[in-house]
Amino acid sequence: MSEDPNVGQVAAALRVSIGLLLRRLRQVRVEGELTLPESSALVRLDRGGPTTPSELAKLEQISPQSMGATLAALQARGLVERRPDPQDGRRVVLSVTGAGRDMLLDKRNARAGQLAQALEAGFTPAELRQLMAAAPLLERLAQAI
Amino acid sequence: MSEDPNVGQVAAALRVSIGLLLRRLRQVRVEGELTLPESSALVRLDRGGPTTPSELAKLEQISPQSMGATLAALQARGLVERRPDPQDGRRVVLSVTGAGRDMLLDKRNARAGQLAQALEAGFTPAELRQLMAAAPLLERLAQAI
DNA sequence: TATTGTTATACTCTATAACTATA
DNA sequence: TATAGTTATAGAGTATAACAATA
Repeated sequence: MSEDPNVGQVAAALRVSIGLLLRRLRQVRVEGELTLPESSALVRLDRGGPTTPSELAKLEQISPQSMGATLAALQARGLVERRPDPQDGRRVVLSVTGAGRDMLLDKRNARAGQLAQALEAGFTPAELRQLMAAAPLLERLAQAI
Repeated sequence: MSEDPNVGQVAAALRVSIGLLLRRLRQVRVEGELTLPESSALVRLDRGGPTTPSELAKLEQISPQSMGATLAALQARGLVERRPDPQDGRRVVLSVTGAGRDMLLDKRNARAGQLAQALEAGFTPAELRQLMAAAPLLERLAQAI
């Protein structure tokens, strides 16, 4: 009767397409550029302002240990800096350095720009609207799992 | 009128939602279910019919060696079978077994999946149609990057 | 010589467990 | 006892390099 897709079909289709897209995004990694998790953490730190490793880990939905590794890499490249919280000796407060902010600008042009280029070249406005409408649904789905 | 989303917005939105969703899909690993690459390969093999490991690797945009590992896991679970190509002794032809098809088609199996469960619980039929429509677009995007 | 597939090895990203320091 | 962070280790998923078999 109705053409409502059954949830199994939708789930299967999404798994295939999401896997493909993520792999491509990771493969685009270039010498000297940030990795995907590094970029993600740096962007979030820049947007949200100084915060702690644990807080960043929660936002990115990964373990504090994993976030620690990512942050160590960012610090080693001088893109973030750490200082102890004066109120609480257990805490460390992270902030983006000037170099980090510069890198972010390059970064957006490099990766997001590449995605944007592919979208512009190969998709109609109607298709772009479809993708735009799907994005928040995907995000909601990620939080519902 | 011009509500056409600009490509930069779409790119940014997709990147965030895809990253989050992928992480959740990998984190929530359920006993007995397929991993993401396994599921992706099996779905594709079922859709496209019998083919070779190299061809599957190309479609999934990963190396033949990586696809080999995934296929070995699927074969070990009896979900795909391999036979030599009679015309070309170098080639191996893969096909989905009955068990593999059951895994893909069985509604109870599909419903038991983490993704499908979340879809069923939290999304309207209209939203499911939106997600279903977005899947091939995401796939095309992955190939266009 | 080129192609298909396999084996060996390593890197990235993530996890869990166990630890230290501070609250 | 609870929390923030670190260190150690492991596993999944991917890559490249080197190889064997076949064309």
